[in-house]
Amino acid sequence: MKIATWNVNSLTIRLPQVLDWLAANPIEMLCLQELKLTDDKFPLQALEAAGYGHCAVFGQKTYNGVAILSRLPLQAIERNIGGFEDEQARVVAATVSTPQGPLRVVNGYFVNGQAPDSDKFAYKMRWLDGLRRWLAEQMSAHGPLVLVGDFNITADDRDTHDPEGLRETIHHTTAERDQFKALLALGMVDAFRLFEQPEKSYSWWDYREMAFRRNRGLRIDHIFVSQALQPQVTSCLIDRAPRKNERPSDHTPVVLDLAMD
DNA sequence: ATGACGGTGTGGCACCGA
Repeated sequence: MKIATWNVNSLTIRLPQVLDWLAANPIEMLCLQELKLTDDKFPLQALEAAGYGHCAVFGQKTYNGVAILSRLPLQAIERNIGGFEDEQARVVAATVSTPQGPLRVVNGYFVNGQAPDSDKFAYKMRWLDGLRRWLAEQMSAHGPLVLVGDFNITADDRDTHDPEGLRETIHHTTAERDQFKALLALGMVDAFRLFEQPEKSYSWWDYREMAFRRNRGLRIDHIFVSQALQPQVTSCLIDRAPRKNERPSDHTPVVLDLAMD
């Protein structure tokens, strides 16, 4: 079973690229962030025609918005973090049936945080606290779980093109990295780091200053899996190809392969 | 130091992202 995460930075603009990518990569589930559209504008027909007739959508106007696109039926869909009041559409979760039992998938567009001394950073920390408390409940209620999304956090110096110059700036602060570790401490592993990966592997590059061509990027899109699932993880790869498209998203997909048969 | 690029909105630029 393949599950991917991709921040598309407007599904309206990126739909043709999403359809092209799914045609080339006919995975079971694709988790999207930054839809930047309301639910009534979600392109369900086109995705159904592509084989993704089961969609859990949580959009909003202008900003944020997340969705799980699936070939398999989705159950127990939840929107946002239970018990955490939030006006922004940032989380959608659903369960799929596998031959080995139910699999819970949580898709998040984590708060950016702007700058470490800002109100938005304080919101990021509150949001992460809420996410962690709720995920603990999700894991005990649903069993094996995959957490994917745009975390807006680099885990360590390997995840950034400039570890010295960007030290303690947004996406690189100790506070954010402690939150990253606290999520793992719930009983999950960073699937990407289960494998030897190319040096300077990133999932996001700024649109400006030819950052992609110069590979000045960050790895901020992640896939965590419950420890119980670790033996079934057969690969976890970043697919840089869509970043080379015309009018690309600034993020590129990360793909998990789980042996679930 | 700043802005650089790209998306959205009801716009003639501001706001936001990372």
